[in-house]
Amino acid sequence: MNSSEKIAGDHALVRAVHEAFMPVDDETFQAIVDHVRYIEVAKGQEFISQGGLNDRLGVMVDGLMRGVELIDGDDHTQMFFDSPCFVTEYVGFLQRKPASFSIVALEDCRLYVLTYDDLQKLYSMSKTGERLGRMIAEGVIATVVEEVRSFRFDSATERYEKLVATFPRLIQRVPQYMVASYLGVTPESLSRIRAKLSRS
Amino acid sequence: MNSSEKIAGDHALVRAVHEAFMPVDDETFQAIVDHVRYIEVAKGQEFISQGGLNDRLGVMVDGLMRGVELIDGDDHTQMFFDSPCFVTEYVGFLQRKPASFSIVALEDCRLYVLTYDDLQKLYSMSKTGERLGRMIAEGVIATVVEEVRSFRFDSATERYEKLVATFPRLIQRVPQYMVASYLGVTPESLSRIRAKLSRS
DNA sequence: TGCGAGCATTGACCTAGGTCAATGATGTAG
DNA sequence: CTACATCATTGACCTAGGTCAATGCTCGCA
Repeated sequence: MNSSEKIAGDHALVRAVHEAFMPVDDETFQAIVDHVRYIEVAKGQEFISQGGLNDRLGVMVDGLMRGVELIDGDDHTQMFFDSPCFVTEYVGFLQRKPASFSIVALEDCRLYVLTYDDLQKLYSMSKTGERLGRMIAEGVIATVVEEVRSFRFDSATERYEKLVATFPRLIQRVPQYMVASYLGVTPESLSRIRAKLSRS
Repeated sequence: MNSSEKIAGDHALVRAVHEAFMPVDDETFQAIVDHVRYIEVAKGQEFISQGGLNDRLGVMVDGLMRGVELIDGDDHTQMFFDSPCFVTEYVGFLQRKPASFSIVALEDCRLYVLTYDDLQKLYSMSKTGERLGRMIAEGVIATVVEEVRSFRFDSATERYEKLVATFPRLIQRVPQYMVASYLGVTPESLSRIRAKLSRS
């Protein structure tokens, strides 16, 4: 199998990487293909386990996951991963520390997995690989910084409206109490927010 | 001047880099020294201007700055930079876009400045340089992710207490209304929070 | 067909924090 | 010393969102 055949065969992966972040050249893509392992995570299964070792970066081509932190018995939704996207608990992954939250499949998921060490190899092998790593980090920073901004200056209603605008498909597929926890409000509040919005 | 003399001469810089993030080897440090430019920013002056080009990364060895976004006339404190630390509006810097907020000196500041292009050169020159870049990004991610967590699940009082615990010197030097805006509450609320805390 | 489990909604009530306006404190220029 | 500007504090009041409890809805399963 030559390079272009292999790339064609992994079309879902290349499309996911393109859509999620950036176009990659054939060479870098080939390097990724050589290192990734394809896995499926069934609905309800964990991809990353809170407190456990955490050295996998996923490129999710299909499915939906939730980052969830368990504190004193109640679960706090930290983020959603809606394909195509990268999936990992970044802080622990980058600092090689135990995961601060679990990542659980909300639907059957298909993804390609790179280990931390594979990623380092990719970095050292190609400029584009290194650039890819930086762009993942930049994407994370941009997203999270905007999230902080929104918490500082927006009401829960505004945060909900922005979430709906940004991820319209997400709302249909995620139980409302998880969305509420993600927005930092109670399920009751979110219910009232939605009632008020649909009235107006 | 040989390498070690130069390093000794720029002791403040190396100390800042060490304290802010990571030990760097002599070679990488020399590469940094070769590229940085020393500047001072007087109290009240802008280091980065909202909406303007934003291609400077500062290593602040002395002083205090505030990231502030102007929206509809009122200013929103996005973050503080308390030396020794790196100073930049990360998102715009990394994506080469106009700065989303200004960075203004709250005290007279002394810092060393790297341009975006210098940083890229550093990355390509040495593994440690590259590692330094990644660690800056990781530090930013860790900080911002924790900030989001705090906004989701902590009360204003808890956020204030954590801020005091993490940056005890900051509170003494920053006008209270800026701290309030950073915490996402009004000056009146912060005043009442402080009153309540000092009572108990 | 009916029963539970798991969510979502609704109501009554409470609390944190926002808003507006008055009053103090502190610092600086004239 | 005075006068003004800039912030911090305090009070009265209001609103968003939290809490607790009851009621509905939906779906899988016996």
